[in-house]
Amino acid sequence: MTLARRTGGPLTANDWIQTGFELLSEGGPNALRIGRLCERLEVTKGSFYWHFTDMCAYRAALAHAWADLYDERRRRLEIPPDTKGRERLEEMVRALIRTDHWALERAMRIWSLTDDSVLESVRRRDELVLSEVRQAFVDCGFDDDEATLRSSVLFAAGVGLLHDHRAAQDAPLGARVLDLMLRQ
Amino acid sequence: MTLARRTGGPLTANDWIQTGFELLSEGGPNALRIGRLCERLEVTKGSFYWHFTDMCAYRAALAHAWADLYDERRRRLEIPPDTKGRERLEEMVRALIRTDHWALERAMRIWSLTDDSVLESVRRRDELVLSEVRQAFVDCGFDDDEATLRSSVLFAAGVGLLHDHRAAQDAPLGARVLDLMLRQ
DNA sequence: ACCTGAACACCGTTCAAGT
DNA sequence: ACCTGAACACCGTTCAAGT
Repeated sequence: MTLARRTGGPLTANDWIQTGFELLSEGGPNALRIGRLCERLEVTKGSFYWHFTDMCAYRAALAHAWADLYDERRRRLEIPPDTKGRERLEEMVRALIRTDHWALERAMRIWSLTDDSVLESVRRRDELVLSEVRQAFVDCGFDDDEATLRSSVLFAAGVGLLHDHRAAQDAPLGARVLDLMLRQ
Repeated sequence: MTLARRTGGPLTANDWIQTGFELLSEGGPNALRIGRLCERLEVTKGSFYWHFTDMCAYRAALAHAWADLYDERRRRLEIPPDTKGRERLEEMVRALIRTDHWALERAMRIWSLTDDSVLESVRRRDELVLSEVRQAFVDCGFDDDEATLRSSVLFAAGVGLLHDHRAAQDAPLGARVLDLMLRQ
């Protein structure tokens, strides 16, 4: 899953995916139109239908690529695996707030609310993240039941705040929310 | 803002609004199409454009009517004004979870994420609710700063959980979340 | 005042034909 | 293998014409 752009020559499915991410980040789910993709890639609509059977299949491919992108990013430059407990949670909150991820994250999440094939990918990833958050609470000394509750609330609050333009990029608020959730 | 359906005769703007709420509740924002409205009301598209200048104006009318609907419902059958503090918060959480409100609430909120004129109505209402929630925390004995933080987290968690089909109708979870947010 | 019916632009989709 | 170009259905929008 590279971010390289094409330089003339025939298109690959990945070119369509990357351009889809651009449109989603810039204008949200409603900006993802076949016509606009074709404009950017300088081909006609028939090309799209050679690479993908229809919009539905393209959506599924985008959702899948997005999950891969997330995994790769996570492996490459994010939280070292030996970071535990509170420090790990702090890193996760910071990662969520980072500007370059935020627009695509938000677009995919909004999109998942009206598209079941996207929802599936988002949900699968959410379950992984949620279990990680839960484990971090356990590492902080909370029992299983309490860790489940607190991780659910922290995660839900994160999703809720992500949708609010004003609060979503507010790092001090993020720190205070986490602080509240960690009080004994 | 009545819920009465039309019985033959000419349509009113309110007929279009009520039918719009039906479509939104049943199928979310993408189900709100002029063609489907016309099918249900047994008229042609021209009728729509006599009552509303365009889809954008209709959206704004729907958003406004929804805010009115919320206020009216609240006055009629919801939380008595002398209910304070914890009990008031419990009632608010219960009200959010109630099934008949949930579908429309969810659809409007999803819609607001991709439509600015809907966002404006949702946001105005959210600010009222949030300040109420905040006041309830103050009534529970939290200082101003702490009440602001806790009300923000509770509200954001509510929004986050609303989007999750599995968690949104889970009353025991709602009670436990509130309980966590009220701990000293 | 309230609505019909026909027209147009836009977008997703198909497909035969090109290289 | 990869793409063009023309066609069609669907939907938002306009508007002259009807009652």
